[in-house]
Amino acid sequence: MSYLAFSNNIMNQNRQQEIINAAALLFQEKGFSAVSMRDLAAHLNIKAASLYNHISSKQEILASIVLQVAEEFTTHINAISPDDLTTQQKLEAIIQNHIDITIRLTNKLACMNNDWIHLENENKEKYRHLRNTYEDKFRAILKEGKEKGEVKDVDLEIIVFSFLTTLRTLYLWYTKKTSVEVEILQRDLPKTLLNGIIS
Amino acid sequence: MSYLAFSNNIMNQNRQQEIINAAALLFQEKGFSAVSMRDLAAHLNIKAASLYNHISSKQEILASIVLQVAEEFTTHINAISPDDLTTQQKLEAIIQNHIDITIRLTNKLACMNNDWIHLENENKEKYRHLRNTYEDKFRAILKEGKEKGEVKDVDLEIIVFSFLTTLRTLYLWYTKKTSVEVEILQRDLPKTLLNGIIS
DNA sequence: AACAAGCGCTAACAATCGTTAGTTTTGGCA
DNA sequence: TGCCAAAACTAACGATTGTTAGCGCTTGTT
Repeated sequence: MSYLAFSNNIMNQNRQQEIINAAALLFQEKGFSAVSMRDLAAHLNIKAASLYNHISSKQEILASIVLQVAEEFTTHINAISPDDLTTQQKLEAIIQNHIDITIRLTNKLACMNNDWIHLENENKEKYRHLRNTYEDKFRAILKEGKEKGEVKDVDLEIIVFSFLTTLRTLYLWYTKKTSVEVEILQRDLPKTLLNGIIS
Repeated sequence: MSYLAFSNNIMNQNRQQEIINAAALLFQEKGFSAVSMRDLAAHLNIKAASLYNHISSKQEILASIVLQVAEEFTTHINAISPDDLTTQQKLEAIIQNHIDITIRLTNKLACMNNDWIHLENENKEKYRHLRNTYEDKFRAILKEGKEKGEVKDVDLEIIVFSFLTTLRTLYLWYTKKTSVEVEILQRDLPKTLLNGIIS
């Protein structure tokens, strides 16, 4: 019985993840509000009502997508230890993590960026908190870099904005590219962001 | 009679622009699909049906917003003459234009970025064409800069992506800031994008 | 005073929305 | 084979969607 329950649970989780993955794809294409539960069900070859055997609401699907990605980002940046890396190395690790997540969770990342605004109540609050935590950590790394003289004397908020904007929307670029070109991205994106483009 | 028609036309155009401006604000906040005609009407203190004395459809409102901004960008970049400026000067002019449009047309710019996907048929095609024209011109400027040795040997598409992504989403940053800080943006954003941040 | 146009209104339409209730099908284990 | 639960189905709900038809008030011109 416990084995059965376990097995069923796994099945249910798999189906649930299929639904969430299909939703992420559709949300990326048309945006959360423009995707109906009937759209989503049709892409899974079932009827809308059947979705509710696996998920409890449309809002829950969105929250699960957005919060998963946001948590991955926060977890990664919190794992960067304070002392044993130069600022440049820390920033390179952050860039690399954005590239990784972009490749691994393309649809969900796009969905997080575009549709977090449609989260409700505690879900929205949770997302905002995760994002603020991430930005604060990023800011702290840059601030320390400036104090050590490793980062130029340019307005901190402008660096934060321009870095994070570029990194967060990498998925727009990635969907057009083949895997070969990912290597070019890994090589030249850090250069571009860290050292600029003017000879 | 012709004077009357002219006068009425002006009135109608003003009201139409009020509707479009209110729509741009709401579309920025909640996204095109999540804003109903009743929402929009309520913010203008009229009923939804009354909107149709001034506009012909929700789609027309979106198209008018998106295409206006896209045309402003294309017009500006096409006005940059090919020979009398260095690559750096051309890029600085482009950055400045993005800052200007961000300040002048904040809501409409946000709407263009987020909601162009909901354009239909010829409107979507028109937008895509304007955007491609803009990107091609931008690419050409960078290509010439690389050939002249004014731009570093970094993958062209990565520069295009990282520049345009940052510039297009300036409105996210601008909405938080006061006008005093715009001067800092004008001073430090070109530095950041062109010369990087590592000392 | 009569007219016309602009611009608001109410009422209604067909379609679609997220979701629930209740029923049938399916597939694996006793 | 018979059982049971997972997961599909049909039908329907109340709300909301974009939009149209038609009416009436206001305002300025003839």
